[in-house]
Amino acid sequence: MENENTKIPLIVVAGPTAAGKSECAVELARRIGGEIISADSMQVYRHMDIGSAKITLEEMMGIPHYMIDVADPCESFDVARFKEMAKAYVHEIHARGHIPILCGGTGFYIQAVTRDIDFTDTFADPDYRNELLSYAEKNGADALHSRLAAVDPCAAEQIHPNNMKRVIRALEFYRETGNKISDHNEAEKQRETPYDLLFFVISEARKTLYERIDRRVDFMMEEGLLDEVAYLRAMGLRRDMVSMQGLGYKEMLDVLDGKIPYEEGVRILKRDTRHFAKRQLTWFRRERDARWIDRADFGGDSIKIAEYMAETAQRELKIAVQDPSPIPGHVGKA
RNA sequence: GGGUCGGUAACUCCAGCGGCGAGGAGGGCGGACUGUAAAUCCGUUACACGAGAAACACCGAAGGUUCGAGUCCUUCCCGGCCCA
Repeated sequence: MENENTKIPLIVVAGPTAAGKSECAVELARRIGGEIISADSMQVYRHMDIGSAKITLEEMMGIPHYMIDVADPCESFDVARFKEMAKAYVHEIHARGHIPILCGGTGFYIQAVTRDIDFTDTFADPDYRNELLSYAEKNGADALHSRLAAVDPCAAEQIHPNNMKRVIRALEFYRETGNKISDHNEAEKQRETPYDLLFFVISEARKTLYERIDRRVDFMMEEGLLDEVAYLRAMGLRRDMVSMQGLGYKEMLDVLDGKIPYEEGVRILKRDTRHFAKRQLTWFRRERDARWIDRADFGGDSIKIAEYMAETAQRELKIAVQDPSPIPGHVGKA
């Protein structure tokens, strides 16, 4: 019981893309004195606003947001960096007497923070990766997989030979640390959250979600996604960069390069975003502590969802709930 | 009315020299994920059967040729295009 009270509270607002997480999180923050840490692998990049559906200053309604615009699109960001920075913000916000809210759709990033996964003893080695990649190109994916089997049979069994990225990572891990990644993963899997955690997943019927995704993509196009990507392209960003693998960016790059017609690019973007949403849902289903919120149960009203989350936080985390003070000059949107 | 091209695993599009218990792609659905994660990868997609000398959903329909037909022939039905 004593321990329970010394834990830092952490509220997660997760969910598939276009489920309205950002708005809910802001409204929640206003009610409980929260500050928001974005958990989004694309919103960390500067200049990628429209395609990543980055929250605008106005939408933030005065609530501080972190982990947005913390990297240049030409650098490659990763979970390890995210976790380290986000964790620091969690502690900072708490020290300030506020409630940290982790909000986003990147399940892996969320879990890294939430379970305090340790990444410090490993790092990336581009040269070795390239070496392995060309080995695979020459001898086939199975040959590469065999190399892993020789060194870490357990990992080899878990990773499909075609999943080259993970095979390479496992091999790299072994080379860099002398340990098996399967052992490391097993150890990390045992971790319990160090936080007083409240994990929400906002979702809704698949069909509705898909319609919402289609509309969001149309909106992005109207907002000038193509121009945004053209600008990034002019900056010298290429398809093989991590940032340009984001949805909306790779497709529009193909349009700009004349590889596919505009309409086709939009169609593919919608389709791939639907696929993505499905993968997100799969991820969140594995989060045992997750509490699912169906938008339909709240009439699709983000305010009501936020009120519900605030009440739950009050009840379970003993967090004080206040009426959201009106923001001067700001008209709340319903 | 004439000509022509087409109708395939049933959501869609397409492969399929006479040996097919019919293949692929898309879409849908499910899953994995511990330093690229908006990435990467896997599975599944009529009903039944349940790995067997054993089960005929069987390629628009009905006949025919053949040891054997999705594949060839005839007629019919449906759709696209062209000519009247």
